[in-house]
Amino acid sequence: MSARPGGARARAFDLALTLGSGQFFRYWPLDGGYVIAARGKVFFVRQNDFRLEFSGIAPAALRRFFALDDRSVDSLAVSVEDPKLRGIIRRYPGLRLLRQDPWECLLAFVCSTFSNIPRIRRLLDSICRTYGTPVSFRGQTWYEVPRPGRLGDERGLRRLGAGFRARYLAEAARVVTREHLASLAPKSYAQTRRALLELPGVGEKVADCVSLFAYGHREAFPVDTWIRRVMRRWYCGRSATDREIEQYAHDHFGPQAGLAQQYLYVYVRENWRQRGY
DNA sequence: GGCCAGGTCCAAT
DNA sequence: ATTGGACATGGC
Repeated sequence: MSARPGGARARAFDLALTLGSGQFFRYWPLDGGYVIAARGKVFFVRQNDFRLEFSGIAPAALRRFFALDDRSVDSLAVSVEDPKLRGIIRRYPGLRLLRQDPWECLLAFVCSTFSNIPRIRRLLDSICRTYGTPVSFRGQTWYEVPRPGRLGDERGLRRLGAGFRARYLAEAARVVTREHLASLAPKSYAQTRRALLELPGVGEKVADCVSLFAYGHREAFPVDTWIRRVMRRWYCGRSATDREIEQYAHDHFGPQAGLAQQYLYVYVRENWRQRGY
């Protein structure tokens, strides 16, 4: 494996903020940067001001994963008049939506259901350590995300602490291939969402997360407990249903609703946190 | 110890 | 089409 160091410029990109924004879990701080396991690779990225140093990944793949050519932050700021959202965008410059591998993203967000971020990371790590391929990198051993066929059965997954998700994970891994998921890439948001909803353990929230974080469907607006909380308080009223929240997001945030969702998520997690994470 | 966690599924309206 | 409860486990 070649680990040739590279460099890239990334204006208005905040590596730490983006990695820590709850859309991705397989990263670890090291040497002032991060080791990242994604898109079937283990690689390193460090940000100094607007310069990105990296190794273990090709420049084109890096640009794709971090969506460095993406200008949608600007388009969101221009198109949304909402003063609260505009304020949040100003406060968190450099937040971006990643372009994750669909299978890796699906695995992560099936693990995420009815859980919390520290535990999601722990479960994913156990799964990858148990079923993934070990990789030596920067003097340590890391683990790639296992392909669907490499995942263990329900029993094995339950032993890793997956809980009721063990059955979802095992069955999803059985019915899905990376190729099948790749075949959804050219399809519309509606088609992709519908296909994802067929999978065990995938409801509307997870389907929207995968649509947004892997397939790049920016109109997807995942509604979790935090988004529900902030949308009800600020926009839709105490008793708003998820359907009403989605409708509001569609009408007011438009085709970039997903990025608006990510800003709102970061904001509420940092400002409404009741616990130490 | 009790409450909550980036929900989903299924049964009963 | 909507609603309520069960679900495994662990962090705080």
